[in-house]
Amino acid sequence: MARRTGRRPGNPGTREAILDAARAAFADRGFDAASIRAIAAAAGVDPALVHHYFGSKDQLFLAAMEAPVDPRELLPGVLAGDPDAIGQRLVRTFLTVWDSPASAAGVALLRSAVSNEWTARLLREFVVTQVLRRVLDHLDVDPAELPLRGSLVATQLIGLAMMRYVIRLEPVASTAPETLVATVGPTVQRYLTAPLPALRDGAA
Amino acid sequence: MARRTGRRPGNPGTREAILDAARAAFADRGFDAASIRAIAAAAGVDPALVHHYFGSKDQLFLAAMEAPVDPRELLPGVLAGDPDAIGQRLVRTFLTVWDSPASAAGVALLRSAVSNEWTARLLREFVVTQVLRRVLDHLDVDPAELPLRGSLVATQLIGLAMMRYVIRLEPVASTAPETLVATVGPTVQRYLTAPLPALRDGAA
DNA sequence: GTCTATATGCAGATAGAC
DNA sequence: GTCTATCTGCATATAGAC
Repeated sequence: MARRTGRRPGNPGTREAILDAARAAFADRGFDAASIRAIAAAAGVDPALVHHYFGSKDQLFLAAMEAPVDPRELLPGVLAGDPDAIGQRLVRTFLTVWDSPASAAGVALLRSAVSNEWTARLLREFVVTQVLRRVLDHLDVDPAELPLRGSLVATQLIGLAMMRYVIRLEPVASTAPETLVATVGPTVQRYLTAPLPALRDGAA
Repeated sequence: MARRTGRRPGNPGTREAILDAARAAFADRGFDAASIRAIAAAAGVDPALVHHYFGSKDQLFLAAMEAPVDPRELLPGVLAGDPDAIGQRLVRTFLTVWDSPASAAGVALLRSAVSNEWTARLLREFVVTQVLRRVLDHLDVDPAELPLRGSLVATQLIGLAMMRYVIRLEPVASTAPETLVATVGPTVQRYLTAPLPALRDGAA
């Protein structure tokens, strides 16, 4: 009575199978376009089961986004060491995470945030409060400049993620990580710490 | 018998009204989520009329994207002048276009490209063949480096557009254009012309 | 726990009356 | 040119049988 990979007779990994399929579907099509029916089909379960386990599509999305990566574990490695190379270490860590299987959650969040306001809020809050604020707090620059510096870093890193993992523009989609560390690392470093004279009008 | 703004009794600007409503809807919700029915309602016409004029949703999107801005008119101003300030002029021109009403088409294309493969192709082709290639052809750098240089510029500019016009992350969403010219201009300049030693493995 | 059946709604597209 | 009516399909969600 050997059981195959796709199907689940009992209840063993059903929940996990649904979550995996959901992450893949959300990453592939974004929140709105990913359907519970397709997720259920990919997981080899009935669509009604998805509702049974997670209640609604929103809650399924939240569950699928949870615990892919905790910035609090990664950021100490970024912040420690030569302060003039924080940008390169940040880009290297960023690419390591996004080049791993954990990237599905990131791509899903990014894809969804573009067409869906409440997922956009999730993205903003993650980027700002979980990542940027923690990095910026360790810098020795004028606090009034921090919001703009953080925004600029976000434009470069999210742009990199968009082009490399979502739009898949070549050659940046296939470029070796260290090449990107060497090229966009200095950009991030400049946004974080370089003097920004024409700054004061920048606040919202 | 004065006619109000919203409604159209005869056939005068019906087509244009539909196109305006379509641009706004596609910019607001992206290709997939924008519905012909909602576009028709916004334009004050019957949904069947939209099909009558444009045939299909795809063709409507193409018509709405057409002729917002022609890079061939703008790029000479970017390329002329000090070669060390091409990055700043490119960013300035970029922001001028995106801060104008013409940005609706850009936002629509960007929003749509994220969830929809054929609009992503449109975006890639526009960025690469209409903009980047024309800029890169005027640079005096190793031709083998051009694809990666172009990709890097795209990550920064598209990231900027995403954060400023789509995700609307503050403060970059409200920052004065000249502040951004002064801060991200040098980044673009570096990607275009600075020596990139660790480059050769970058080709797809 | 799992699945069938269904309620409800909105999508794109088309035929044909006026 | 414009609109009514309808076809077809897929979505989320729920009730309830087994």
